[in-house]
Amino acid sequence: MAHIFLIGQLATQTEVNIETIRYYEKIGLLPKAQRSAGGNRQYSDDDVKRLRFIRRCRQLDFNINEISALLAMLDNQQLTCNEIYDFTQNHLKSIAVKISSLKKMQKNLTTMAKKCNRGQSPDCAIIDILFD
Amino acid sequence: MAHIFLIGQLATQTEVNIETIRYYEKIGLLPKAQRSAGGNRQYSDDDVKRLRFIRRCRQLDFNINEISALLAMLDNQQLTCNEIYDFTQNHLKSIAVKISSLKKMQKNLTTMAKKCNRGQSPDCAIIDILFD
DNA sequence: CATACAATCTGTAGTGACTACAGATGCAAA
DNA sequence: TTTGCATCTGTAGTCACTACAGATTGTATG
Repeated sequence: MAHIFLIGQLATQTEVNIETIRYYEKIGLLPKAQRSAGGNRQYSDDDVKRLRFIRRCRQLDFNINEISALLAMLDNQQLTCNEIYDFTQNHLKSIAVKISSLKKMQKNLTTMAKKCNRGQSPDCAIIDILFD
Repeated sequence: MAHIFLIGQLATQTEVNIETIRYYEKIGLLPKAQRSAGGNRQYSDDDVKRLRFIRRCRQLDFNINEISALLAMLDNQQLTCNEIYDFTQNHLKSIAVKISSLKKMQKNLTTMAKKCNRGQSPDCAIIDILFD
C-alpha cells in the first residue's frame, strides 16, 4: 500500500518548496524521481523521509555538501555512530565560530550606539567612528 | 598635496581586495574612478576614507543596500544622529535574530549529540532523530 | 631605447542555496 | 468540453563577492 505523491504533496508533507525539490534533484541531492505517463514526478514514503532528513539538516545549518556526504554514507552503510558524532562536533564548532563573530559585531555596535546622543544634528558619533 | 593611489595601493590601504573595489564601482557603491591617460583607476584620500567606511560597515554585517543608503544620506547631509541611531538599533535586532537562531541549532545539536554513544555500530541516535 | 615583468584593464563565469518567472503541458472536476 | 489548477522545462535573478582569460599599461633595468 505505498502512497504515491506528486511534487506538490511532497512539498506540503516536508515543508520544502517545489522549486527547491526540483533543485535538489537537479544537483543530485535527491535521486531522479519516477515519472507518470505524462511526465509528472512521483514520490514514495521513502522520498518523504529522505527529504525531511535533508530539511532538518538544513535547519541545523549543515550545507548541501555535508548532507550529501551524510546521505551517501547512509546509503552505503559506511558510517559508524562515532563518525556521526565527530561530524556533529565539527559542525558545532563552526556554529560557535559564527555566533562569536556575530557577538563581536553586537558588542561593537552597542558600544558605538552608546556614544550616540540621538540628536537632530548631522554630527554623529557612530559615523565618526566608522570613518575614523 | 593630495596623494593619488592606484587600485592596488587602495586595496592595501583599505584591506579590500582589488576585484571587490572594481565590483563596488560597478554596482555604484563607489563612484566611477578618475582614470590615468592609459586608463588606470586613480584614487584620492577621500576614496580611501569612503572605502574604509564601507569595509567597516561590512564587518558589522550591514549589507550593500544599507551601506548604500547610509552613504547617500551622508552625501546629501540628509541625516540626523537620531536616524543613525535607529539604523544601528534595527541592525542590532537582526544580528540578535541570527544569534538566537544559531543558538537554537547549537542547543538542538548538542542535545542530539548527548544521546549518541560514540560506538562502532551503524545505529546512531543522531541519525534516528533526523529521520524521525 | 628595448625588453622584461608587474600591475592593471575588461568581460565573463562561478560560488551557494535557492527563488522567480515564462510558456508549455498534464490532469481532474463540472 | 472546457475550465482551471498543478506540474513541466529552462533560464535568469539573488547577494557579495571571487576567479579566471586575454589584453594593455606602466616601470625598472640593461
